[in-house]
Amino acid sequence: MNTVEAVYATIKQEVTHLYKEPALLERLVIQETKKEHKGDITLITFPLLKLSKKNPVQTAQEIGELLMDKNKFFESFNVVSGFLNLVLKKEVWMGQLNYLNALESLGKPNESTGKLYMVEYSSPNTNKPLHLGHLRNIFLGDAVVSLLKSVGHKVIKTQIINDRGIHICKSMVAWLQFGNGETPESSGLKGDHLVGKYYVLYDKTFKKQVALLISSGMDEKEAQNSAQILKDAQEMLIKWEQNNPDVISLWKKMNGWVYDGFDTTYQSLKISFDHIYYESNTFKLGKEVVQRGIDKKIFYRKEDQSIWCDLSSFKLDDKLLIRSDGTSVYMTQDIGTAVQRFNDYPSLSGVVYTVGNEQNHHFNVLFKILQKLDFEWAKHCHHLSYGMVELPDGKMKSREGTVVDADDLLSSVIEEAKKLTLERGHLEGMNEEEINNLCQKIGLGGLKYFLLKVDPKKKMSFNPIESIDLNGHTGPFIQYGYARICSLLDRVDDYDNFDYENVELSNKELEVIKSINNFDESIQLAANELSPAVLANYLFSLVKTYNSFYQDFPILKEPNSDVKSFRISLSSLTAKVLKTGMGILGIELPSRM
RNA sequence: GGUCGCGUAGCUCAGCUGGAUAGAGCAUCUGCCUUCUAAGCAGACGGUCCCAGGUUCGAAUCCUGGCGCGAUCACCA
Repeated sequence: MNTVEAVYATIKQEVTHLYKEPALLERLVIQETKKEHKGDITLITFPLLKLSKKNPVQTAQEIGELLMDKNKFFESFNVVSGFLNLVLKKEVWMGQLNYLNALESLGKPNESTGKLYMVEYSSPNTNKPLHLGHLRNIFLGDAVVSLLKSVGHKVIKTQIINDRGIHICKSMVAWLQFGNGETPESSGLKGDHLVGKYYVLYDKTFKKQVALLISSGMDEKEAQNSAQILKDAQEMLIKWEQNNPDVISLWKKMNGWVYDGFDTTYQSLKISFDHIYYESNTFKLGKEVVQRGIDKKIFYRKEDQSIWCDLSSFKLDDKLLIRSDGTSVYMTQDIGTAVQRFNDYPSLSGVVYTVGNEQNHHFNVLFKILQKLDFEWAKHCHHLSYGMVELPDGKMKSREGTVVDADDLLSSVIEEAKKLTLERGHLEGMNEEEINNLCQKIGLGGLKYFLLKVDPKKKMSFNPIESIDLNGHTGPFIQYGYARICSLLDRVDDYDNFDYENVELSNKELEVIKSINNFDESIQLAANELSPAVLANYLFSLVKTYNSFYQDFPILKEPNSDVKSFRISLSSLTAKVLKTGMGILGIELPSRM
């Protein structure tokens, strides 16, 4: 138990004892003192009034006096209305620093909880390249993986590749009709971009055909259902499910192109997966599970042979599971995938699906269907829902060409980082490769931080100019703070030995210690809420606090060696916290920039 | 229409299970580089926490009802 925790425990014990009410041990509210008041921690006395039978001020006074009498933690106390502000002795904070410094690893120590989780993220369709929305998904999922690991769980990183269905048939049909055998090699395009090009071409052709039909007198709905190219695609899907060799071989070829393209992007994002699922492999299991559901009378069949699940007990509409032509739908595949996962890893404590909030309803329905099927693990499935990324002038729409491509965005961000870094001119002595390496860290780090700092469940607005701005509440601000500490630490040698008892603390120093003290709590909270934003905001405010302390930090010519080594020690601890925290967010910290 | 989510400074966002005078960044303005990195620091300006009720010592936070925005309710994925 560290020193500050000991203080909290003492207060709770004393107050509990004073009012002879054991329940207080859990219920007492102690918080950090607001900075406009004198004190370090504050006990709120309002909830105690019924027990003390005194007014708020008297109650606070009574407890304050008791605490001063009974032990050695407190320097003084003051009472403001019902708030008891306690000033801790400097030794408490020094002890806290000492304790934190002695820890081998910051963040939660690596004791295993013995629990195994699976986190699904990225999960692209194989008909178009990754875009900005995928980046939010990917960074979020990757950070949640690290968060779960950092509190001691084991985690399997996974993605489900949407490699089948009508959408991929659309690209294939367009490629057959207009492609002239074009390949990534012959066109010089990245595989995913090439396939994406034909998806767009399909859409254009489809619209043209619909417009033609409408102008020949057909009504809109009907025209949309009878465009030839759509019929071609639907026909191809049926052939695909029948294992038609020509269709399968084309499908394999074009998917291969896409995978190569994705791999390149993943590499530049520095992410990887442990286990990849393909819907083409799980949809059959899904159909089997649905069949079993029919046998057990959990589902029902309509006259046209389509299969449905009755969800009226959950106040939801019935859900289609198998089309009348016998092909499966998205839901069928997801049922199969879920079952497959728990077959593969029976010990899973939970699965986290990182998927956009436009699919909230889908996952709600999925989990309910799994419940109806009596899988007890169904309640351990969690949808990590995140909001859409919008551009300053509105939503991204692929049809209107306002999609921000992931590859383009990444390279433009790195380019911009390079421009700004060179302008600053602090990089003398670095060679070309080192500079590229650094700018890659800054660009990617800035982008990650920008997308992670917002609460996942909220939609966010992506401002391309702000994302590459390295000022303010940004990743590079934190990276820069870390680089300054490193450069400072480079210039000193011994900072381990100083007399913890005899160092005078300034307010700024105290604030840094207080901030660092909350590190574990932030990680725990972020992991519980599956929200890297909590951690990101913590790290930003730590750097802000540290910067202000660093500003008047005449370390190299400090006459008092205890003060000097204390400050170095505090800096070193701050660096450790930043490295751990940013590491969890997946953001690299250059030691020089 | 039903369901779910959101609404905090000009803009982008924090605000944890209810706590003191609601906080940051950007933008605007004012100071600060001869010592370790000024991608920085200090300060000013900026608020009907969407509205109305309720719960209580206390509400941006919880509840109810409105208003606004968004998502979704497909034999699309």
